[in-house]
Amino acid sequence: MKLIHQLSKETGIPIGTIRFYEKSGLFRGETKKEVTTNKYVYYGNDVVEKLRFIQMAKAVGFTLAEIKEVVDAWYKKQLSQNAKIEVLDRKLVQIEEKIKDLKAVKKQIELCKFNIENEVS
Amino acid sequence: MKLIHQLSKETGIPIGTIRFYEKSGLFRGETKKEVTTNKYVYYGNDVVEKLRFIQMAKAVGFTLAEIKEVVDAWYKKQLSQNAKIEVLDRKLVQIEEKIKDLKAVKKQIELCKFNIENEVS
DNA sequence: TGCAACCATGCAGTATACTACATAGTTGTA
DNA sequence: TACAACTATGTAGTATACTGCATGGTTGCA
Repeated sequence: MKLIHQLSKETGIPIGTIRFYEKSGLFRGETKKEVTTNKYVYYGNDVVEKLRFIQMAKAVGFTLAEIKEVVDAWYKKQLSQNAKIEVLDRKLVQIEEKIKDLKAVKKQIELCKFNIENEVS
Repeated sequence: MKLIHQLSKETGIPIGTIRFYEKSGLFRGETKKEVTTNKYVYYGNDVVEKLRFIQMAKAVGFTLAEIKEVVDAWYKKQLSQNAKIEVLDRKLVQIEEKIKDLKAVKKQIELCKFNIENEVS
């Protein structure tokens, strides 16, 4: 169990951003009820895992709202099994599209590079 | 050569967004000098190609600034050959990272789905 | 010639995702 | 006990990427 400063150092995500994500409902830390002198929030390795997932998902163009859907399917008890599977299947379709787009972008850049290299200057 | 309305229909990108991209320097259309009664701007198939590239690059998490770098290497004469190659190589590295991230996100979602399917409810 | 459907410019407003700052309280070490 | 380094809360500001609106001009067809 770590405090926010250590969580930030471990993940490379600024404290402000972590707080913003927590407020957005992407995860939550826990306060120790036995401690009454402060309201310090502790985070487990599940949060580290979630933050890494958020980082990667953001890097490939998912919005926080889309990431929240996955995270909710991941650990929210309120959703039915079917609803969760449905969300995840939709994300997997989106991922296949992104893989296609990424390959097309790569091809285009490689072609562009080839043209530049074989140009008469 | 098409006007903005047709370009929008062909690409599915709203007119306002196309104008925003053009103002951002991602491409430019051309006015016909022989016409003096209006300032209508015409777009060729190169712009269609660029817009499709922009759509895909955006879908995989590239910002417009990053896309502009590629587009500038693509058709700007001001940049030296070496500068262009350097930009493109950096983008190819970024793409490899994104492919890795995308695969990791996919794996995580598949694992999550597996856990839900094999849970005792 | 009237009129719908298009064109351009400019500027204000919105959504998303942070980022910074002010304020105030807590903890650990010298 | 002083003080650095952390903690929390709240609010305002910023960057990016649109999105809509007002205004005014042009084109093509009945």
